[in-house]
This record gives sequence, C-alpha cells and structure tokens, in this order.
Amino acid sequence: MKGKKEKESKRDKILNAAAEEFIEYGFYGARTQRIANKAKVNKAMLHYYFSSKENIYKEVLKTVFNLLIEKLNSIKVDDKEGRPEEKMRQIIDAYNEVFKNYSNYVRLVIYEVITGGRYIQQIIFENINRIPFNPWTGKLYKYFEKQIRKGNIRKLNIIQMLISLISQMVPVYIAKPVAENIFKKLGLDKFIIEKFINKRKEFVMDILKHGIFKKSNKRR
Amino acid sequence: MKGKKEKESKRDKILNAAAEEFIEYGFYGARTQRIANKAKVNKAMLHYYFSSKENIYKEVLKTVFNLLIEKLNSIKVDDKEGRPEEKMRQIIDAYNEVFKNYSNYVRLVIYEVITGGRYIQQIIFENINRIPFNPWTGKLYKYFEKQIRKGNIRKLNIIQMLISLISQMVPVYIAKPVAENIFKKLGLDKFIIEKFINKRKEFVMDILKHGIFKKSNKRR
DNA sequence: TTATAATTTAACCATATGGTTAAATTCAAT
DNA sequence: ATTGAATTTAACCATATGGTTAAATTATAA
Repeated sequence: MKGKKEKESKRDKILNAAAEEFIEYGFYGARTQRIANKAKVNKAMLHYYFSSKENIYKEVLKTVFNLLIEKLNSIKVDDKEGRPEEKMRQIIDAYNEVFKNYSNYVRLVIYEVITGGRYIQQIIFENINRIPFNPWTGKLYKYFEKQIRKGNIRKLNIIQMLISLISQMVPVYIAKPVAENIFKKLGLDKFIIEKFINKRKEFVMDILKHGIFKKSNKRR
Repeated sequence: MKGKKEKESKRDKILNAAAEEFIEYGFYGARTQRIANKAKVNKAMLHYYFSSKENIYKEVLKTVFNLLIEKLNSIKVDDKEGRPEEKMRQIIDAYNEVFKNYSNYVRLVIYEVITGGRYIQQIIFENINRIPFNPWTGKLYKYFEKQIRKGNIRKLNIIQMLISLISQMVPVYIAKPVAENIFKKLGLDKFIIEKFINKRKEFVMDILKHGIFKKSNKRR
C-alpha cells in the first residue's frame, strides 16, 4: 500500500493483503486465513501485529482514507493563475485521475459507507480538517467560495456543488466491470465502455461549465 | 417485500428477512441462521424453499431489481404535455422519491456492483429492455432523444447525461446515516443534514437546467 | 558467543457455518 | 376418517472461523 524503497514490511504485506480481501468480500465476509494466505504469513501473525480482524479493517480503512485524502489534497487549487474555467478543468482532471487509479480503494470506502460507516465516521471526524471540501477549512471549498465572491461562478451552495462534481465521476469506475460483462453478453465490444469512460470527465466539465459559471465566463 | 393483501407467505417472509441481512452484511457476511431467526422459521426452511444461500441472494436481488425498475418505469415521460423544463423537474422529483424511499434497496444494488456484480449483470442482461435509460428501447432515453431533436436541450450524449442525473441524487441517501453521526460528533444539529438533503433535488435541477437546456428555454 | 527480545510456528479451542436427513407434523383431497 | 403430499423440525455433519498459546526460531545488542 506504501511504495517504499525498502522491502515491504510484514505488517504492510498483511495490510495490502487485507485490503484486497476487504475490497472483495467486505468486512463481514473477509476471512483471516485467506488474508494470511494472500500475505504469505501464518494466520497468528495477523493477531501478533493487529490483535483482531476488526483492528486490521480499521487500519486498512485508515490507510486507504489517508492515501485518498493525500492524493486529493495534492491537487493545487491556488487561484492565482489560470482562468476559473481552466482551473475547474484541472480539478476535474485531477479528481478523475484519483478515482480512476484508486477505484478499488473508492470501492472499499463505498462499502464501508453502505454498511453503516461505523469505522469511517470516526476516521472522518478525526481528520475533518484535512478534507478539501469541508466547509470550514477545506481548500477546495475556499477556492469556490472565492470564485463566487469574485463573481466568476453563480451563487450556489458549494457543498451541493462539490457533491455533484464528485458523484458524477465515481460511478463509471465502480460499474465498469459490470458494464463490460453486460456488453459482452450483449455481443457488444467493450471498447465502447472504455471510450465512454474516457469521455466522462469531459461531459462532467461540460455540464458544470454550463451549470455553474456565469455567462460571461463561458466559451461556446 | 411485496405488500400483498393476504398474509405474507413464508417464502416472502424469508426473502424479506434475507434482504435485511444482505443489506447489512452483504452476501458473504450474511448468515443463514440469522436470516432464519429474522424470518422466524427453522433454518432448514431456507433450503426447502431456496436450496442455497446463493439462490436466496439471487432471488432477493431479482426482487429488489424488479421493484426498483417498476418504480422507475411508473414515471410518466410522455412528452405530450408540459414544458421540457417542467418535465425534467417531474422526472427528478420522481427519481429522487424512489431513491429516498428505497435507499436500502439501492444500497444492496450498490453492494452487488462494488463486489463484482456477478449476479446482477445477469439480471440486467435479461431485463435490459425494461430499463428506462437503455439506449435502444428505454423510454426515458427516447424522451431525451426527442427533446434534443426538437431543439429543447443541447445536443449531448444522453447516457452520460442520465448517469449525471442519477449519480447526483443517490449519494445523499446512502451517506445520510454516516453524515448524521459525524455531525453529532461535531456537536452540530443533524437537522442541517435533513434540510440539505431536502434541497438536493432542487440543486440537481438547477445544475441540469443550466447545464443541458438551451438558452431560450431557461427562466432566470 | 550469549542472553534477551522479537517474531514466527503448529497445534489447539469453542463455536459457527451452510447444508443434509429422517422423522414428525400439518395440510388438502377424497 | 384416511391417505398422500407438503411442510416443518431437530438433530446431525464436515468443515470453517477468529482467536489463543506455548514452543521454536530468528534477530539484536553487548
């Protein structure tokens, strides 16, 4: 999970193996023996390093969360340069890239949320200030706040807008395997899906361009 | 799961109990003994009616899928009446109502998709013609196709647009419990979440109004 | 090299698990 | 009331499960 230069520690091997297992089976369906097999360790090592299956899951979630937040936070939203529209494009590109490259981790976060989110809510609570779209300190939030103040985008609820931005991008990566199998069953070329997904960010940009920017900012 | 007038059959009791169990624990984490307890039947009855845990899951998924599709298909998209913008509002209202009222079933579908979708892909394949947004026979698809032809909305990819429409509405219902717990931990009133969610469809309508309708169709 | 700490192992544990089976019970038709 | 079919039950099964433990092995420091 961390691409460190030195040999992967046993603890990290376990975490990586566990992440795979939780992504595929969820917490309740994950099996400690399978995790041990994947990590090529004796099952008791899981308990030596983590004490319980639950602790492994918590640690995996924390690690996944930290990685995703780090990636999302590495996106520059400094408004000193670039037209607002161009900046929006960069944000969409960058976010899309994260969701695309880490779709398995996104999958795990979604699993956690749909099964009640008891663990991730604590993680979010403890890291609320690191989240780029939190309405108190989030740098992405502040960026859009400023654009509204400057008159570049319409006055609207920023959180609602950010939910729209993110929620339009995520599903295609999550549903891709299913869509491809269905296309296969329909005798269609799954290459169509790839093309469709590659167009997704452009479509989202198009909708948001028309949807939130003031008219004078738009290039037809 | 089916609100029939007569007393709920034992088979249906099992399906309802199983749906609850699968929603909470997923397929792999669900336990047949718990399903039996929830349904107030002896565990062997699950096998008498359904043969295996897998068959129960398939049947639950099929039933959930059928119900959701039925609800989504009951929405009139006849374009003989009402302005396109008003019609869009009705579609958003109606879809929002389905996602809100059946958020647990949506949760299960999402679970199935993120864990590989092996069962639901077959269900979708077999019912492709009933899906309102399928690009060959879907009535929602055809509706938007016509609006584009009539010049009421911009020329755009309809599937991309429908993904945008749906994907903007679903997450708030899925994340609601988690968000409420986080707000609670932050000492904030969870009533804010309820208000926020109630505004969601209006926001989605606003974005799509600006985002897809041609200029002469818009009321500022 | 030795002693200690850290890591790892193999065996174990009590219980859980999806599924099976034969007997008991209930239902429906005559 | 009787018979056969359908349903239900209690017990069972072989294996799986998360976790425990003491011994063995390895690593580290002096």
